[in-house]
Amino acid sequence: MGSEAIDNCLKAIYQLAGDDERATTAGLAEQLAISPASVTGMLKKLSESDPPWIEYQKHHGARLTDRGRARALEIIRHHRLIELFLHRVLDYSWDEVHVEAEKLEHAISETFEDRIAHVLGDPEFDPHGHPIPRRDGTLPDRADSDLIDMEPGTDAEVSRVSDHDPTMLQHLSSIGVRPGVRIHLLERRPFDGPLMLRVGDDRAVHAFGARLAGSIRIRDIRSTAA
Amino acid sequence: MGSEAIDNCLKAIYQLAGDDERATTAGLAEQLAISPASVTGMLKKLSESDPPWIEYQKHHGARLTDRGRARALEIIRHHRLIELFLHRVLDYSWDEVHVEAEKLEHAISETFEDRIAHVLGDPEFDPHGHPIPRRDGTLPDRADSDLIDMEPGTDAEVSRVSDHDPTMLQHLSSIGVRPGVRIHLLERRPFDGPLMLRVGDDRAVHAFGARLAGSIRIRDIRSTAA
DNA sequence: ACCTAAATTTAGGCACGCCTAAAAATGGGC
DNA sequence: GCCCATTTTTAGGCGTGCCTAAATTTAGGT
Ligand SMILES: [Mn+2]
Ligand SMILES: [Mn+2]
Ligand SMILES: [Mn+2]
Ligand SMILES: [Mn+2]
Repeated sequence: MGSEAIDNCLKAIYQLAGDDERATTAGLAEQLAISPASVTGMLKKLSESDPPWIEYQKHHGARLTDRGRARALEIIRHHRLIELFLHRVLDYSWDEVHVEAEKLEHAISETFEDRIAHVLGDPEFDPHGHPIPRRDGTLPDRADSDLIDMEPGTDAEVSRVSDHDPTMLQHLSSIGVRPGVRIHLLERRPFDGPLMLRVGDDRAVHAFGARLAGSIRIRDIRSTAA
Repeated sequence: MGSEAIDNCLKAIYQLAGDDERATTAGLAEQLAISPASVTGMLKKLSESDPPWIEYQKHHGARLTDRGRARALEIIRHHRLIELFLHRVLDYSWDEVHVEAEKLEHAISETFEDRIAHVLGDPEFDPHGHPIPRRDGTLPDRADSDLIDMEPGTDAEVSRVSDHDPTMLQHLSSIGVRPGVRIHLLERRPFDGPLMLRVGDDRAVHAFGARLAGSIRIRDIRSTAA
């Protein structure tokens, strides 16, 4: 049914537009690192498939059908389960898992998916804090917000970090930032300056510029029971 | 460098012709389940690659170059490590591992290969008793011979079984045949009749026809220290 | 409403990996 | 040494997934 190119396209639409928004040709071209012309060809094919993966109107982008969304979530489930498996079972570091998962997500069977899910205890989040879609297509939800919008003087817990830049992951790891870790925002420096914050129990203060802060999401601290 | 089609072709040449014999177009077509014409095209490409994967003379088949053999062994190493990993870590049964490994062998990185080899303790044989090539391209060797040639009245140990037919593997499993198990050949029935033998400590006598017996290799019993 | 820049689609092309049908080479039997 | 069955190659074609260049559509600014 679905080739690797098709799966990647559906996943990209989901990541750019979510459940019911439309993804643009240009956005997909950027995400997939292929030309806009190639995207147009792919979108036409996906919408003319029977049954269709997407709903597509020329010049107005693509939206996933139920089938398309189910397939996208299936691939994302593979990706995130594999990431966690590589990290926990095969001792991959945080920044190595994404690239390997990007290939393996298309190669594993449903059996493999089930077995690693079982070995991992049916996990809900991957090593970067991203929710792992369940087999039925629902997503574990965790209310979180952008670090950028955090109130100075407050505490929060790291919810998730972007997994696309290995060097950024290495840096975050080196200063102790990972999902579940508590942070305290001291202040936001003026004119879109860096966020000054403390990580965990570390006394050091770190300056987070826009790029770095923009790749982190946080959630309110839960019962800060000492 | 190597696509999946190329890797499969090199592996097939190795399996049909070994290190230094030539594989025929027809043999490869059968093994790869593609047309002879497609094989010819592939062989031409492999021999004209720079550096070449094979040595090829029209109408006289293909022989692996050093590079081609190294690549074939690399893929076979992936395959057999993955089979053992699926069996040991993910609880796959004996007959399920081959199909999954056939896909994954092309998708994993060198890192993945190293990590599963390490988790498994640098194993030398896969679940079917096939030798796992080492990273340097050498093969663990275990002198074995065909069950067909076994002397009636003697004992031996199962060395390896063919892994291509899942139903045969299920059957062998059900009667207790797996690498390392001791067998005793009672007699060979006349006119190419079945081999009558006992498996392990089981009192039952099993009849092995030509198909079944031909898929099993054995080795002399090692120190039968009670 | 129109004009134009940006986004998108169309047109044409290429490599890969496969196919079938037709042509050609091989080699064993005589 | 020739013939013919078998094997192999050549010729031509197809779908996928990508490309570039040219045409077209859209939408924002006035
Ligand atoms: Mn799945
Ligand atoms: Mn992730
Ligand atoms: Mn390898
Ligand atoms: Mn095997």
